Amino acid sequence: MTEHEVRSLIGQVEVAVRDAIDRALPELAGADPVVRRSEHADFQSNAALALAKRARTRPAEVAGAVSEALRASTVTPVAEVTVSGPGFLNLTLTDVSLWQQVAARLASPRLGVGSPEQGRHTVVDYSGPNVAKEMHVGHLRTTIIGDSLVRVLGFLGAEVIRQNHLGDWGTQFGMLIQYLDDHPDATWHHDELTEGISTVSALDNLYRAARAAFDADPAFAERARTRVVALQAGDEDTVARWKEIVAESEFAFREIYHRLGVLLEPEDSDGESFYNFLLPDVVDELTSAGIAVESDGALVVFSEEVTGPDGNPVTLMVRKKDGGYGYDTTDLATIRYRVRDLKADRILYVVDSRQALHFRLIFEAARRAGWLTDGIDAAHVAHGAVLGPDGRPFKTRSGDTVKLMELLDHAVDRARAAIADKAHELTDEDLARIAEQAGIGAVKYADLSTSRIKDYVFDVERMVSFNGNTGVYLQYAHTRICSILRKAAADRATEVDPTLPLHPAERALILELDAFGDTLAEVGRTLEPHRLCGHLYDLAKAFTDFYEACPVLSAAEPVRTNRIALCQLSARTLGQGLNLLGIAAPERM
RNA sequence: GCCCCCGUAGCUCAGCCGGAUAGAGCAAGCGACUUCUAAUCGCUAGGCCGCAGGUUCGAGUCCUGCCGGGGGCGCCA
Repeated sequence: MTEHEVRSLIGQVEVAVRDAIDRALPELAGADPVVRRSEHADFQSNAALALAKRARTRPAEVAGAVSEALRASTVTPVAEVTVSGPGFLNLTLTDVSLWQQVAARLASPRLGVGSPEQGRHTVVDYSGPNVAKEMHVGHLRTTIIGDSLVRVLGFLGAEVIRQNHLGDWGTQFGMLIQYLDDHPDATWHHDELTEGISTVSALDNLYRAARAAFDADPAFAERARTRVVALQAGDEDTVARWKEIVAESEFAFREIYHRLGVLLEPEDSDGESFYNFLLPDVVDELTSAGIAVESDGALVVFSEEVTGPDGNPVTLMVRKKDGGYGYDTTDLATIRYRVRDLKADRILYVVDSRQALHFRLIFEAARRAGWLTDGIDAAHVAHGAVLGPDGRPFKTRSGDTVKLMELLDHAVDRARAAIADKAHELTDEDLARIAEQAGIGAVKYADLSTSRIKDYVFDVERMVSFNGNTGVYLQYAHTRICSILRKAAADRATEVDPTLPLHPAERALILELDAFGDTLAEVGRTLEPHRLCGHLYDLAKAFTDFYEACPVLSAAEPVRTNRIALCQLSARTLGQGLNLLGIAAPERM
């Protein structure tokens, strides 16, 4: 238990049942109490069914003995124990214990959530856009999932180090720089562009033009190659121009991150160029350890675990025949740097699932090199693709990649249309702000609420339909609570009277509220934000049921005060949960 | 050839460490605004959980084998 932590009810019940098992069946002491939420009571324990065989008796008998021991204990929150079915223990808690949870969580600055990640140095590698290229739909998932994990792990006490592995190095820059030199009249700086054109889209256009020239004009291609050599040799003018391009791109990335509510800042960027100067040393280390070996003129690492189609080991390309380095080498350098210099004990790569084999090989090599040790958890946090309505990778009608900014604009447009329909005397300014929050939230929630490993179909209309398991449903639930609290003018701390009887809708709501911290811990463990989405959706539904069944403002005291406390805790929990997903929680919609 | 991921309602998806009658939303039908925001709620209808074995008191969940879909396997990143 860490500071401010409030042990969840299910945790308390686990302790109670475990204790009861210890006393009723000493020979089975320490057994898993198998406590779960239940449709038939607040919680149920399924331990008796599993334990019966070990105790060489019938499940009902075990259940009976455990329930007796449970009833004999006076310090548990359990009010009622019944045995049902083949040996399920149905457990109902005292109303007092539920109200006490509300009071305790309300009194905690962090809602009683523990810090199970405390002391961990966790690197999260995510987003990774390419300099001079527009961010597109392919960057959506890594950026959003990665950012949510950063937020959750940070809230759970981890020291999180964000790493944006920019694609800021490579032969393409020779091409681009040469093209800019050949066309000094090209406009691409953010302060000289006309409204509606971003730096990256300007650079993106120039890049396409440069590519076309490279393919069509051998003389240009030759000059571009010379430029690559100049860049790598550190030629002053070329490097200056390169830095200028990177800075302009970072300016544009910052705009999109800001709009998305993503925490990444320029100082989180350690791109390919950052690792470039480390590569020879990484290669030396792997070579002298005998891990990297020569093959067909190149330097490779043969896997000891995976074979390819020809039956030979799969390889990492450490140094190409021409002496150049690819991204295998760069990723070997990242893992060494993150262990040695960033002191990471957990390294998360939030990257498309198609890179699964690549990371398996990287981790294998890093273990053999002694960089990754048993105490360090390196994981490929794989995610699926975003698909179009046809079930193929999401493209525009003309077959181009979908630009992220345009995708967001479209979602916000749809959100604005829906809000304008129902708006309650909103100013234009409020409408614009809320449409932005709802539209962006809808896109992010749709991405986060599905299992990250699976592909999903991008369907704006469903995302902003504002019904069902959507971001806006959660935002709306939050605004309704805020509205009550505004009218109650309940800004000071509320004293909960724990002796009041619970309405069923209050009971269901409190059980959900109480599970928030355990859900977060689960997200920290599984790295699956959709579990938080599911929980918040259940919470919002439980609140809506409460909202329908239990009047707050018109209730007589002392019920009114307790219900206001429930509203306060609901608003804070929902608000915190949305914040950890990186989604705004407006007070009015 | 080998490896990885996926397969649950017409559609889009949940289903936690194996637990009681598999859940939401959309779409379809019916109903509820004098009420703290109806962007909501209630009801109806909809299922060989890809198939077949196995483990288990108990399998959508674990294991094996198939079938179907997607992805990956040396000088691109």
